[in-house]
Amino acid sequence: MTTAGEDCCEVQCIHEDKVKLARRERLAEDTVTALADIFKTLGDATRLRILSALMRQELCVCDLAAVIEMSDSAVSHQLRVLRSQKLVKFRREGKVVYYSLADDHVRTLFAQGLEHVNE
Amino acid sequence: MTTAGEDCCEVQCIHEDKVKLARRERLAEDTVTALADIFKTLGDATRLRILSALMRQELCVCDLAAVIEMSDSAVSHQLRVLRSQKLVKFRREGKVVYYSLADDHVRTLFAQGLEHVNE
DNA sequence: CTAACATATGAACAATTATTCAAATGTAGG
DNA sequence: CCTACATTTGAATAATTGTTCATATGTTAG
Repeated sequence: MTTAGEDCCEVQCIHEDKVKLARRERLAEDTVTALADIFKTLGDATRLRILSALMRQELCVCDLAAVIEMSDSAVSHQLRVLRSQKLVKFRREGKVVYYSLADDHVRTLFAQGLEHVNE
Repeated sequence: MTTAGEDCCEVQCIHEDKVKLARRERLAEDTVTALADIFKTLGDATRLRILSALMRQELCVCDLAAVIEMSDSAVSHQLRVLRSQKLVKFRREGKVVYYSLADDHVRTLFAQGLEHVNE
């Protein structure tokens, strides 16, 4: 019956040795947060549809909106989130802004996720 | 100025050809949802801490709670989410339930995420 | 400068979700 | 059977988040 915040003195650990080992290997707070943010960003159907559409070619906001059948505004909002996590990059050409995948990690993560799903 | 729900007739697509191509390659609705669910599950600091602790060894609920310094209840709730996405598996030994990573996809996804973070 | 258009942004609302607390399982030992 | 303990569950609250609508940038053409 452990309660949050308690330290090891009062805790009824079943396996103190294992716990100590695991504690020593904990990830830094920042790392965990950053990692969670990446996955959180990938954890939305709209954003995945956007990324999926960008797999083959770069697309502008208007095109993306047409492909996934959502408003330009909604797409733009989500692109901002994707940008903030460096999952997409963009280039401007006149009035038009073209988005594309930021790097190959995105492809790999996407592919790995699909593999997990298809079993 | 596209609005949600419109079909291609009224939409002002900049590049009709690209849009048609991208539309043909869209993922199935179910696939996108399943993929989003996996990433959503990975997109939480508490759950990542749990998975990280399970990287080296199996641990029971009580131990996990001690490692990540949260209540047994909170951990149990999150383990249920991880189980529902088949990211962890468990075995019972008397009163104690031991959790471990479900398969190597979890490790790979985790590692890929870390790589993206560490740049 | 003005009009037209692509994109971005802000505020608001609805929906989802994580944690807590209390209580319920289920298991082992006396 | 009763107690102790590990884990699970349910309800409630608080916080986060996606979409919409209206409006604001910023760029190009006339």
